[in-house]
Amino acid sequence: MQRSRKYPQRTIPRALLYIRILDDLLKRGKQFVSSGELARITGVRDVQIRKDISNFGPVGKPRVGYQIRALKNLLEASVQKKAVQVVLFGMGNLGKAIARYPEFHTEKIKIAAAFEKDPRLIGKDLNGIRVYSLEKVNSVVKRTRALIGINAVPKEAAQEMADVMVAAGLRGIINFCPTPITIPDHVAVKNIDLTIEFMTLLCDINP
Amino acid sequence: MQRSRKYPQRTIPRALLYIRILDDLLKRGKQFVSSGELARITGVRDVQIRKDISNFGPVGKPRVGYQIRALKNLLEASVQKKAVQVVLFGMGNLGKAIARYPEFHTEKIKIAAAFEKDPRLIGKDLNGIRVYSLEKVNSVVKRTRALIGINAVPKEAAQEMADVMVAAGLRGIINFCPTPITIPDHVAVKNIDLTIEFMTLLCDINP
DNA sequence: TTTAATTCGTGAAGCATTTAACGAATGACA
DNA sequence: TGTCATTCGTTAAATGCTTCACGAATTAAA
Repeated sequence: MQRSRKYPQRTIPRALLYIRILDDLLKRGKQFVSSGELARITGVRDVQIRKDISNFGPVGKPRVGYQIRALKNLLEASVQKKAVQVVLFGMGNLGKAIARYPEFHTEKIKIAAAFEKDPRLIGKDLNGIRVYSLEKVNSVVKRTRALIGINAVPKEAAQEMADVMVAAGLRGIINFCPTPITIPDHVAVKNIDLTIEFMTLLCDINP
Repeated sequence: MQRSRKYPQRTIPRALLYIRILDDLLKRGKQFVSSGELARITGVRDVQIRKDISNFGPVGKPRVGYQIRALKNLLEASVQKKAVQVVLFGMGNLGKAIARYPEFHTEKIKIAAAFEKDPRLIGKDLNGIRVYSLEKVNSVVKRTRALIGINAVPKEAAQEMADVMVAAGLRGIINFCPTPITIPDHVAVKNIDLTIEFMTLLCDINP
């Protein structure tokens, strides 16, 4: 999926990180923060932070830093889209853990439903998430207006599920299966491949 | 953590992906594969694949492609380090799912032990992984020669656990907590931040 | 009021990665 | 055997990202 980009690709996840930190600082009653302070917290260089922020608009004050509330609003407006409904495919160990993950039950991200082959799980409720049979995908996706699917099925079924998701009209897939999936260009994928993350980290350690 | 790099940073995860695909093709009895074919499977451009592979040595044959076994051996020798022992911190939902994840019980990656605060879990065995109290970290890490720790505790305890891991001599941390952790320079971190992955995907969809 | 110190914002320079362009090698086939 | 199509490998160009360098704005304090 090619995106017509407004901002450099890599500033987006950083901006999302900044938002989270700013939120935290706000909750602790802080009003202003400098790029240097953010750098200490996030591990991102201060210049990088200033450059990132400058993509979104001038909001800092020399000698004072950024007003936290204003900066947070600016970043959210630029990068944090409105609430998104998500559907989960696969209710094995990983699926269950995802279903219980508190960050996926917020106002911004909400798991609206789950799908599973195993008939023993169908009809159950896990953490408020109803489990449906795969025949219901189209209707449930339509009803919930879900945009994103999480692929948490065993890797043998990865491509099959991806095809189902595409057919149901989902626009993005988070793929936890350690297998590349092929999908049409108008659907975005993000692969989260834990084995590869592991081995990459190992390469960093053991040069 | 600064690495003295042998290969471009981004070719490493791709090489790990190629290894997996090659393995799969081998199992299906294939002997040769071209960069074009790998491109179709992985979604990486064929030129990129040839360039990546050329980092490791000349191994392809014009008009034929790569001998799968030879290529796999070459990549593994370059990028796939020997087996690594891992320890898991936190046996909540996420920790349990990780403990049960089959890819973490292979010859290459093995979860050697887990640590948990909740006394009700201590002493239990989950999928062959023994759960210890936090006091045992140093001795267990030493005994198992673990190099990497997985941080799967609630985010409030993230920094505390990271400190424990560093003190125990671990050299790398996979951090699932949605919180930046600060650690000394000689320890490598990889953050896996599902919320940020989600919102980033959403930005890709909704440009 | 002036000076000094701090911090933002930005154009330019520096790196890293990807893509393009193309020669060279190889095997298939007439 | 010679020709042709295919595929690798590599140098060069293009792109994208990060870091540097520095001016401008602002506050604190002399």
